[in-house]
Amino acid sequence: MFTQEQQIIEAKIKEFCAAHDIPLAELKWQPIPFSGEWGFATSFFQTAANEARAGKGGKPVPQRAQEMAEQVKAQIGSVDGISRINAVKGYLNLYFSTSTYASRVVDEVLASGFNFGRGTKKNERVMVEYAQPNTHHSFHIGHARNTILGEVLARLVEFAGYETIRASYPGDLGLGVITVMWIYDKLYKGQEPDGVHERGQWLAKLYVEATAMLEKQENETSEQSAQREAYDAERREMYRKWDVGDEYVRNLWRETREWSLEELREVLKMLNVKMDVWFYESEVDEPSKVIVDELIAKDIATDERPQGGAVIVKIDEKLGLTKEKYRTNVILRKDGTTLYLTKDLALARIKFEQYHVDRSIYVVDSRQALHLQQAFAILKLWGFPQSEKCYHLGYGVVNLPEGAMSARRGRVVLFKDVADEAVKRVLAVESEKSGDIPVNEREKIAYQIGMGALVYSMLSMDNNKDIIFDINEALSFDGRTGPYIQNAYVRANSILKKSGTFNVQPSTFDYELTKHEIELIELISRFPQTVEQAANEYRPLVMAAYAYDLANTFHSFYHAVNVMQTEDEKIRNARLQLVMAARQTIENALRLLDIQAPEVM
RNA sequence: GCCCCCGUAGCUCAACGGACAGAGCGCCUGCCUUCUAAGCAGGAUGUCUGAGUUCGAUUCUCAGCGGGGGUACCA
Repeated sequence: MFTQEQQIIEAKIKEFCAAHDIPLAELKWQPIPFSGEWGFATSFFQTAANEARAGKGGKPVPQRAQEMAEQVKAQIGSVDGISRINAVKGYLNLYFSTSTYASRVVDEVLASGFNFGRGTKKNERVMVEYAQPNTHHSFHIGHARNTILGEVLARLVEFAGYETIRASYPGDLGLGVITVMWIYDKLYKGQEPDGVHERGQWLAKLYVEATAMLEKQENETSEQSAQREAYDAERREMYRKWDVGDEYVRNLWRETREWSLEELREVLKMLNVKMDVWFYESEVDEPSKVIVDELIAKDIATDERPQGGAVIVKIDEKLGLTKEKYRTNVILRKDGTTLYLTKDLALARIKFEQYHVDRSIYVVDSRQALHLQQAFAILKLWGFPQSEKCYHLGYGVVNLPEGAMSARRGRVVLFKDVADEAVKRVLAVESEKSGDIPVNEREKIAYQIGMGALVYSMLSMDNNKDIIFDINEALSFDGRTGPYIQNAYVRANSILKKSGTFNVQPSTFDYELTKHEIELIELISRFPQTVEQAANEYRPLVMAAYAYDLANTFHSFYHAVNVMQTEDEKIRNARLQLVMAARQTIENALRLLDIQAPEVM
């Protein structure tokens, strides 16, 4: 927000250095890192080091840097909007004239409103792929981490100015799917429960049971072995029939698959996610077979089927790498069936050719890092320039205290259960803490707060960290949590409700601002660059951390400065506008984090 | 074997190569007749080890120790 002033100062520094033959290093600006101080700063260490390297000077670098800072300070003199300049410890600190900048920040926020912080429109189309659960299972807390990360990334990228397409890619085929269909058809046909979530979860239970029936047991009798093998033969037969398009099996598949997809759509609605595109694994299976031939024809893939092998891509060799990096990968099994990689290649082509995406972000478990690197490398060999702009946003797994989650064994924590528990816990707190919420609103607000806690707990940690899921931590409402930020919004809202109408003409902050006001305005002014940083670095955490800092600063301000009891009407008016700006910024930050901002709590 | 990620306070996590390494939880002390106490103010502890690069390293490089993951016909 202050590039103009920065440029003026930069020009003066450059002028000074040129005149004194000083080898100026690139100027890097940062906010003054002291609380209650508002302005920007740069240092001269690098420049002093450059000079020393060139054989000039002879003074210790820190000392010389300080000398330069002092000289530059003298050179700059006074600048509009800068109240004072300090040279300290090799740093040049430029302090803002608070009243000038306060108005500028607050007025901009109030003028932009919902759009405050939005980046300029970029001429680039980005697709974010996330929410890739398997059908015939149920949506667990690990899927929730994926979906929340993906959605927030999409919101950030979109708000930063990119045209953004959200894509989901459910896995709707494979042995796991067939296994559920097999047991359903054999033992449970027509017994499915009614509710959307209940039915989805029921399928996951069938999977556990089927797995147990089909898994080799310890010390099993010959009868048991024979039984198990007979079951497995049935399952294999069903898979075969699915493959050849047998009508009965396909219908069974469509019906059960739809139950899972209904549940998934319901969950996405709960998370406020609106997908633009749905890709299904089953839809890229056939196209991916075609690709194999194309890759063989282009001499990217090697066909070892005549020797009884598979179709492979020797990625390192084709890229001319001498050191092992991407290794070699199978893209078609010797039985002619495709793999995950094959389908990913087909999907990438659809993204590039049909959706014309310039950049493709994959939000996928970090265990698949090598896998995706291989896919990107093959896309490069294949000649897609977009392969350079494929990015894997990996994230750590969500484990349980007792170990990894396992759909096979039914050892999972379901998202829906956590969401229900969240509402229950908030309702319990609500009845003691917030008496003024209308009864018919309570459940809705409890949901907003409960989900705020859950979502924030997933975002407040860098994505490469594994999580051991602890429901008490995930649904904590105190301290560095979603509800803490929501509460700041609610409090701002509360002040504004009490104030009634007031003058929202251009603000005037021509009084001595308190430390709390300055800090709050400074933080608000950083929002746009935080959006940019979080989007550029693909890091929801950056926005999550900012939102907490902003809320924290607001809470402190709230306690230290009583807005409604401010006697001077002009000052009160300015403060009310500041509160409006803070509320707007918190609201925008929460929105990017996929957390709702309740009016009361 | 090779590759990737991680190692920071009692616990869970932050920190564009820069000015005193920050939060939350837990523990202790205050603050609700003033805009909502899901809050505020205050209090104690810390960079795995060893070299190197640099004016300056939690951050970059190398080695070691410890943990997790991946390593062509699973997804």
